[in-house]
Amino acid sequence: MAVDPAMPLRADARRNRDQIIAAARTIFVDQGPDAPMEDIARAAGVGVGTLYRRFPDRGTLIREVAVDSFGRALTEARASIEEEPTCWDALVRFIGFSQELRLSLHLAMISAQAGAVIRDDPATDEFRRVLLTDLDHMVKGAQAEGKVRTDIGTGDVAMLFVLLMRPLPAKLDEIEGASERCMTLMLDGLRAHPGTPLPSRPITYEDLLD
Amino acid sequence: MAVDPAMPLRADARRNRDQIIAAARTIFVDQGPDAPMEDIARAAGVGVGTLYRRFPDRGTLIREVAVDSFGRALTEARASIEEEPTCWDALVRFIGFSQELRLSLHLAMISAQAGAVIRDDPATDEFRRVLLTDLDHMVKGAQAEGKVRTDIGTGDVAMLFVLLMRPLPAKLDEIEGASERCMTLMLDGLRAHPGTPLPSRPITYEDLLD
DNA sequence: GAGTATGCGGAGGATTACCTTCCGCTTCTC
DNA sequence: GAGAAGCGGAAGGTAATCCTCCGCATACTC
Repeated sequence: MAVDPAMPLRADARRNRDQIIAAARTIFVDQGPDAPMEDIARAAGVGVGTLYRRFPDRGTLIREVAVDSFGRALTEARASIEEEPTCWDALVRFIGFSQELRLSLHLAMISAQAGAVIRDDPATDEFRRVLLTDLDHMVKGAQAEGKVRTDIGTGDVAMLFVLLMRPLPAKLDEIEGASERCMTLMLDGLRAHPGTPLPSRPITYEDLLD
Repeated sequence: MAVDPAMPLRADARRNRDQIIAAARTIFVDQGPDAPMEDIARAAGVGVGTLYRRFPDRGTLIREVAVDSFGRALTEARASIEEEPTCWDALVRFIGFSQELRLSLHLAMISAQAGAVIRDDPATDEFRRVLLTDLDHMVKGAQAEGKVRTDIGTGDVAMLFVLLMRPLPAKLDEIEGASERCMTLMLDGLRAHPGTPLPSRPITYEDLLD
């Protein structure tokens, strides 16, 4: 009963698979990576049986969601770098994009359970690495442009970034534009010239790797 | 077998009670308000029986932890306002204090489950209100001093504040000073003159009340 | 349009995690 | 040192979740 990826899925199966991934992304972001499988199935408009047929266990689902999310983020990162006139603009666009999607990236980086599943998977681990490289490029470039304070590293940006990913408290979430305001305020913190002296040392790209 | 608050506790019981509250604060912050009671008991160095004797159910424990945390925060807020030369300094001190304690305040404000327990309790609800009033005072004062940008409201500060409360991903948490750097960067975002234009409208003190 | 393989749904047994009680033993207090 | 107050943790009860399984439905093939 192995799932052969070479064999093309029937049209309805394909559709259901996509819906499951999309639903899982949303649910994982809202409820964390051990949300009930039934919730995910319901959100996807399928039965649990369908979910389990395609993703034999939770780990598989998490991995596939991660691959999907990393892929989207990476595409946007590349587009930002290529299409925006400056690294700073690329950084702003990229961070804004992620926010808008409520990207489940943070799952991959934050949650201990999900993190283990993903770290043990060469494909997702490589995705993560490449994504961080692109972010590093944007940050260093923006610093060279004089748009970002030089006493921070890529890790600092990633850290703020990860904080932004997290769902806001329900009450604040209802307020129009709350997360965009957060994002803008944080970006202004990154731009500050001269900023308040920061404690410790810059958190670099390397700090985020194993 | 009602717990009579008027009757003074035996010394060891008193000590255990304090340890339980402290442990619960830590555990709640790390794991959320439905962490297993046994984890809390273990962290406090007592048996579950002891925990239940003092706090008949989870709701009671949450409420008492909330009262404790609000009380601490309020004390520090008052001290900050009185002892610091400016409202800005008070704000910085207050936010720094909360971070240092990994204040479980956010539990009270964020989590739906815990929030319900607390909102239905007049005592904790009043605490929350007073605390927000003090924060409002600091923010408006700092704006009058020209230290904080005027296109934000107290609610915006609380929002950033709440984001800071959340536990950082394990990897970042190991890096010395990570959360202090976050805090400083955010504060610089609040100070930005002139800042990037913000979307929507300022989030006010009133927005945070019911 | 008939036949067949593939896919679907969701009830339900198994399992696990957690809550809470209870009672024999321990520790404080006077 | 006596008795009240407190303690621990085993264990029964409960609820939630996992995952399988199989009769029915749907999409593809000729």
